[in-house]
Amino acid sequence: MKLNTKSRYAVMALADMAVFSTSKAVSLRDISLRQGISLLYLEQIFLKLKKNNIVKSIRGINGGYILSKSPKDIKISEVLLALDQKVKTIGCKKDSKKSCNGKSSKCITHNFWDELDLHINSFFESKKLSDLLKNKESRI
Amino acid sequence: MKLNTKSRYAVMALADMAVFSTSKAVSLRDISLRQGISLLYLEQIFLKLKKNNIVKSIRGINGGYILSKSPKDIKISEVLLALDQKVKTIGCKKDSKKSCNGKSSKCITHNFWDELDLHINSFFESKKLSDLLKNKESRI
DNA sequence: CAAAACTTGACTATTTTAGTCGGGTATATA
DNA sequence: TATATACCCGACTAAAATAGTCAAGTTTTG
Repeated sequence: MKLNTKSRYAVMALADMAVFSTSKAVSLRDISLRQGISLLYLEQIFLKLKKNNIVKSIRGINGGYILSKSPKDIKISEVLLALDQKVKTIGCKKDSKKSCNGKSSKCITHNFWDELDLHINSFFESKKLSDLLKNKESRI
Repeated sequence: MKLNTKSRYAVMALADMAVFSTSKAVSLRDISLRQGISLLYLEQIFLKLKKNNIVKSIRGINGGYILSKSPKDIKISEVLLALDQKVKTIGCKKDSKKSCNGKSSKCITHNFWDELDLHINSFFESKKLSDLLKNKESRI
């Protein structure tokens, strides 16, 4: 059970911005160097973050990105959603006829997987970008 | 973020056994038909369940599998472990030198991912096979 | 002995992932 | 106003993981 790198890098990059950006834009080049993430890959990621209004871009020389909101108002669940990273631990859809291995009735374990998804989503829903920055002595 | 089908089928199959098996062995053929899972695939899965002492096999005609323990003593975490399905949401290892994108220092978000893994694992740890069977009116 | 059912390792097609590539466009500053 | 810097965006691809299948057994009961 893994998270893809796009989602992970997105969170890393945003955390980086929250730490290093004061008021001026942060260039992807800087993030790339600090976090060891490919610049070209970051571009792909930030395109989605921008579309979902998590960051704003400033073009031209001295340009870069800034956070659209305060870190304490950015939920991790938002970020994952922007990256199309859905938590859907199993395939069969709740409301589809064609589900649960082709049977119309819910498979015996169906509710369990729904519960699992809920459990994970609630975690992402509860965490804000600002929570990641209290790095030392992280209070759980 | 997905669970692989092997883990899912394993849980489904065990739940099936818990429901349909009284005392006699359940053949994979029966599980295959009831749950719509390929017989050949089930064989692969049960090999691992057997190695990890979650089920016992009975060979020969009228053979099959029985649960090694009572459903209320089988934790879902055990089942996933048997299938090598580790919850490791990101790649970088806690104690490795080569981690967090090649930097020796922990990446800024490292603690967060650890927390996430813990959160998911505790769910699997807390759930028993028997919990899946109280299907209607599932109490969370 | 024959059939049912478990045993095991190897193989493979498909899908997903994790990026790269190429060719843009906008803008601040010299 | 030239140009370097940095964002913009779709298309492409190599490698890995997934989801199985296949072949060739062994064991046990009727």
